[in-house]
Amino acid sequence: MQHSIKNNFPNFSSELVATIEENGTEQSFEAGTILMRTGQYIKNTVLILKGKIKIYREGEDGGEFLMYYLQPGQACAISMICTAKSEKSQIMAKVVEDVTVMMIPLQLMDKWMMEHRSWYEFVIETYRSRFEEVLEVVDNIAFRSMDERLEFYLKRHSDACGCAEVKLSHQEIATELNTSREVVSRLLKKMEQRGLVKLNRNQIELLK
Amino acid sequence: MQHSIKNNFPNFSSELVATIEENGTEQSFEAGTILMRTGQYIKNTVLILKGKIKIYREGEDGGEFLMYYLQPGQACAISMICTAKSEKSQIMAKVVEDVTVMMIPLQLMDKWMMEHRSWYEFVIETYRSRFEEVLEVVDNIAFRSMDERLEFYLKRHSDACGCAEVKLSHQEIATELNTSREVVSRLLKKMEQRGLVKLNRNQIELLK
DNA sequence: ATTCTTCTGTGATAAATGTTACTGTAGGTT
DNA sequence: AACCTACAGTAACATTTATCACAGAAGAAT
Repeated sequence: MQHSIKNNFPNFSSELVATIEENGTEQSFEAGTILMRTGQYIKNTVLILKGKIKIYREGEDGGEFLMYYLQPGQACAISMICTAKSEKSQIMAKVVEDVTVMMIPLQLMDKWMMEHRSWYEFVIETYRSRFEEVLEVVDNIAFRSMDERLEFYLKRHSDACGCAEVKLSHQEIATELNTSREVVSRLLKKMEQRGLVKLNRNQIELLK
Repeated sequence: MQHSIKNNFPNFSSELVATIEENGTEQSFEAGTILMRTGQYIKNTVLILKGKIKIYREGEDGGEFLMYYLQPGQACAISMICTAKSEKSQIMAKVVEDVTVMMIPLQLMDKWMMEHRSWYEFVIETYRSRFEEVLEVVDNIAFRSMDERLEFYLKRHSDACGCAEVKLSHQEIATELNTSREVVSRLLKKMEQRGLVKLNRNQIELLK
């Protein structure tokens, strides 16, 4: 019940919730699963009920440039956007914490736009917030240097999990920022000297 | 007539065209006009009938980081996205070639989604294509070095205007790529030596 | 305890980009 | 012609980021 549609999407009307439960397919995936690849055609919209999915852009060299995370109560904007033409995905989606999702066939997603006001509003709000998030990413890489980007990255993480400890290795961070591990280590060390963080193995504690 | 809704938006149904002409306000703006600022509230959706609008992200130092251009037959996705909550704009919009636009109050834009299939499809397609464009921008700054970005930038420009000559000063290019003029000059010189371009005052000719 | 693997720290060096400072040139203005 | 201004070229240097090379530390596996 904790991972129901009703709980995670409180703005959905009760008819919409019923329709989703009737037509959607609940599925679970383990951490590490790639749900979507660049160039793949999209057949479903995904509503997240449990877990965490990472949306990123893949570089030629295997970089996994982080765009944003999807968490319970959210949906994949890309899959929604690609609706009409069942276009190719331009991004990668990877499960980072075991997830349970509700899969919705694209035709329905489109159909409901006309039938359910709360669905329409949810979709528009999803577009808006994701677009904004991507704009913020652009801001960061266009105008900020690596040390600022790293600080921002850590803050985002701790905000998302609601705790001050970010459990990631330097290598993972480097991959998501498309830089090298050494650079991350060095910058973190400087941050530690400035009293901003406390470093442990596989864990960074934000101090303010 | 050349700059009518009908001509520029051929997919709109005739009822929709009529509704737009009845409810929208046609307005013209000179090159240089700022149509939208970061932090400003949005009250209208804009359909472009003539001219060119630049959508960019402004840096603290006055950088004008180019996101994309809007041309006849297109609409501002940001304004559409901010509909529901009449949210603040996250970007800047500046007229670069005298434009004529059709202004549509946001309530109507929202209302028509339900009433006109061709409007709905247009809006969704606008979201999709702009999102993609921004993702491509991210790709470029995240994974490519300045020389590649410059080449890409020039190609985009010549594609957009349909001609091989890009009429911009090095300074303007530098501003849009958020780098310095000297860097642009250097890289362009190298490109000229590689036989990719021919440089003239205020004009760069692409050779292939 | 010993071995292995992964993670972290750090110096040395290279490459890319940004900054400063100056020169020359084309075109417009007086 | 003389002057002005915007634009373009380039050298020298600073800074940032990337890469290479290696060493030590933490934890897991045997």
